[in-house]
Amino acid sequence: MLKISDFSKLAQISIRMLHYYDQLDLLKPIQIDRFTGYRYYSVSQLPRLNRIIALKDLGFSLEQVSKLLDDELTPEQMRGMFKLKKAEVEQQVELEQVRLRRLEARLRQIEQEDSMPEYEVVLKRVAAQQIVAIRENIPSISEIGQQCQVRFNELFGWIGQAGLTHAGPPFVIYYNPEYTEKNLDAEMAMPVEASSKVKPPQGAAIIMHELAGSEAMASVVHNGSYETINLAYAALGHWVENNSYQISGPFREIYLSMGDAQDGTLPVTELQVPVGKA
Amino acid sequence: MLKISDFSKLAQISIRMLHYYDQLDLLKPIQIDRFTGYRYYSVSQLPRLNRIIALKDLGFSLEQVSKLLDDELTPEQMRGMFKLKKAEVEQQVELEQVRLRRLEARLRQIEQEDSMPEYEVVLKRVAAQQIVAIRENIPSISEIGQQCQVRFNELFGWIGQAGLTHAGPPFVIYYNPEYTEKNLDAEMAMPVEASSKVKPPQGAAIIMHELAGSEAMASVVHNGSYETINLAYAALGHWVENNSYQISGPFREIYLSMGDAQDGTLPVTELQVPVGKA
DNA sequence: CTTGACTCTGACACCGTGTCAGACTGTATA
DNA sequence: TATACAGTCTGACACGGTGTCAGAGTCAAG
Repeated sequence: MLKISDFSKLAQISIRMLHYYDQLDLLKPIQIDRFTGYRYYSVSQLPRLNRIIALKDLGFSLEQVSKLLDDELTPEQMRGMFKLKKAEVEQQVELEQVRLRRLEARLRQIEQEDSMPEYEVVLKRVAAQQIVAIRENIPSISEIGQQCQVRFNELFGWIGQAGLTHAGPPFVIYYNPEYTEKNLDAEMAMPVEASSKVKPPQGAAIIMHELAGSEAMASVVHNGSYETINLAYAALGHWVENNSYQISGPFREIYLSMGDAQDGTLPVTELQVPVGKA
Repeated sequence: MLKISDFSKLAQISIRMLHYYDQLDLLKPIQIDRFTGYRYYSVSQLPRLNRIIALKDLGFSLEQVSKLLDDELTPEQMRGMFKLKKAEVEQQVELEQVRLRRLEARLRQIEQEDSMPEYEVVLKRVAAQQIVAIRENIPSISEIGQQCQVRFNELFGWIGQAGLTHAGPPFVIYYNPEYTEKNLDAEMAMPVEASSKVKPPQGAAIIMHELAGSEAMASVVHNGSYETINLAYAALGHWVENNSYQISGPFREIYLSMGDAQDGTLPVTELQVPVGKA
């Protein structure tokens, strides 16, 4: 028969937790003074308490510990719980290791530049979307701006005519497998409501189709003139490399905002590229 | 200018979190409708939000993220925070890996025995303690019981005489480096209040000294007759091996309770052995 | 004007643990 | 025996990041 403080010292656990375990019916004192409410424990309860602590340290929640100590549990179920927990912990380890690698990459970058990097690359999922688009060859990179304006206007006009509603900012997909300044294979696209009944487009140039999504898309936002978009591309490239990914599809340039000369807001562009584990 | 739902979709973060970041002054909407309280965001806020998300994913708390985004932060401080976080994550990884190994060991054990193992081994810290003791050679293991009774009585008697207060259950330390049944080098000890002024013991046999603590002590509780204590030793040995530790000091047998023939309670004995990483 | 989709605020919940306040209780010393 | 101090009780709040709900108000399309 031990007072709670003695028992707590013996088992190296706080009195608070003994109260809590009592409350959860995990470990009840062998005796409670009827008048004072004082709890009394026995050394013979140590094995159970140690088991509780051990299971808890293994990563089980107290509720799970409670189940595991329940006599009703078949060995089969017990194995199941352990296997499940093992899988969880494995996943956790992996997650932390990825985090550690990213942290290290970031730290190297900080040491070089002596400040927070300019661009923030994030990994996101992108859902499949219905688009109307024009895909064509553009002879030179310098014509992109013009061509986009023209084509987006066309697309926008047609969307209106066809009674479709647009569902997001316009973007371009560059299908060239490598960087090039000539003969760009570009698809200028405009998302439309997925629910829109598929109406075959009229003109030869305009096509409408579903663009597949991607589970892992590296994304970076460029806030400023299009002239300096190459910085964003560079940041994206470095990130992919430094984080051991691999480019697994065409780049997208999403024109989130065109900017406004009036109120002096700059354009905002998002770059996306699907990636996979290297 | 985006409504909160659009911004939330763009950044792949819940509206709840945008509210929360607003509240924490991490990311305020560029505009809030004075009458309705509706929040409006701009795509140009995406970079900041992405940075918030990225830092959060790196394991920083929102408060730390807030500091990191604060312009007042010197590059020096920033590096410091990253290094610290890196150390934390490294430690976390290690902890999870240890947990994983223990989980695997436990799973193997379950698959063999098809039930929860009998003994629960836990790792604990043990503080240094002042003891009065008799160390002597005991010819045969069969005499241990007798000898302990005699010696503990002597010790207890002397403690009373000397005006000391005893501070825990009696125990024996076995100094033999290997298991043996003959010529046991045993120290029978009784903890006393550390604060007791050191009084030199009278008889030749009784000594009083401080017993060093241990940062890592593997411990197991045996609930039952002393006859079967070897099962507990075996469990302790297997645990040490299966968890890649190494025995780094002498075993202790702590007599938590002697049991009582009257009310039929069994003795409770704790085994401890200091361990280090193998 | 109605309807349905958005948005707002404020609250509660999760979980394991520390801590605090205020009331009792147990023990030891003056 | 009176008093002081140490131990214990209960109940509450806090942490942090996020989900969810209720109830009230708002927006946009028909």
